[in-house]
Parts: sequence; structure tokens; C-alpha cells
Amino acid sequence: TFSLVLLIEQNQEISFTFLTFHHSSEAVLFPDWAYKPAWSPGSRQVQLWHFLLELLGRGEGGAISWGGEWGEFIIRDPERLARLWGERKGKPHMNYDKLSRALRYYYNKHILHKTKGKRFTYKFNFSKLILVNYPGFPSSPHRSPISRFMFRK
DNA sequence: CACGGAAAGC
DNA sequence: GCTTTCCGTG
Repeated sequence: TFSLVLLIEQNQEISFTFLTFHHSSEAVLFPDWAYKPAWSPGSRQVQLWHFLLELLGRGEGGAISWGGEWGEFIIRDPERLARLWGERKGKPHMNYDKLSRALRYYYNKHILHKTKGKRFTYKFNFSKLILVNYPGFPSSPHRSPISRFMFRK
């Protein structure tokens, strides 16, 4: 588990996505700016793990859903998930073979690991999740207009 | 299926 | 830098 401290400045509204887990009393509160794609100029485009959290947070359930363990998720419909991801990225030929290669690149970056022996099952390394910087926080020396969560190495 | 190298795309 | 594409290997 980890705790999150937020510094709220005056008159600032922050939208949150509340991610809950089926078989756990634990939950993660994600500020939307921490992982959702920004639309402002200079924005980076959405990353796959952002997209996965977005679907999981919506509880959409058909293509992907949380598993039994903390941070674990199961891809219920691999080709449908790939199609949704492909639509988001403008890649009409996306499929699970290619999407899963992108997931495997996350292993070395400590974002995900595989739940071995369980088909289509991966696990977020939430214990390595850290907050980089808060948008507009004046004392941050290297502040950028877009703040993010990152997975600590 | 799952893995990871290699190369290309953006 | 983060995939996307392709593919040989277990």
C-alpha cells in the first residue's frame, strides 16, 4: 500500500477517478491529470497503461477487469481490448499479439509484471507508483505543465 | 500463449 | 521515448 498527499491550491478543481477492486477493501484515488491524456499544446499522447487504468476505472468490464489480487487485472476479451486501443491510437490493425508486446516492454520499466500461469493476467506494480510533480506547484524546480505518476525503478 | 530481439514508425 | 510491426523460440 502507499499513501498519497495532495497539495490543493486555492480555487483549484481536480477531477478524480476512483479505482476500486472487486475482492479488496483497498482502492486507489487517481487524479485525472496524473494519467489521462492532456489536450493542451505540447501534450504527450496517451500511454497504454493510462488507457488500461481508464477502462478499469470505468468498470467497463467487457474487455478488461480487475483480478483477485491487488493491482491484478484480467483481459477478458483480448481482441476487443486491442480493437479499443487501436481506435484510440488510430491503429486499425492493432491486435493482441502487438498489444501484448507493448505490455511486455513494461516489465523492465516496473510498470507491470505477468501473473505466471494465469492466462491474459497481468499485475500493476502499484507499490512502485510515485507522484512526480503537481501541476502549477510553484516551488517545484523542474515543473512541467503536465504532471504524472511514474513507476519507480 | 508468452517471451524478447530487431527494426521501423511517429 | 513509447510503442508498432514482425517473427523465431519455448
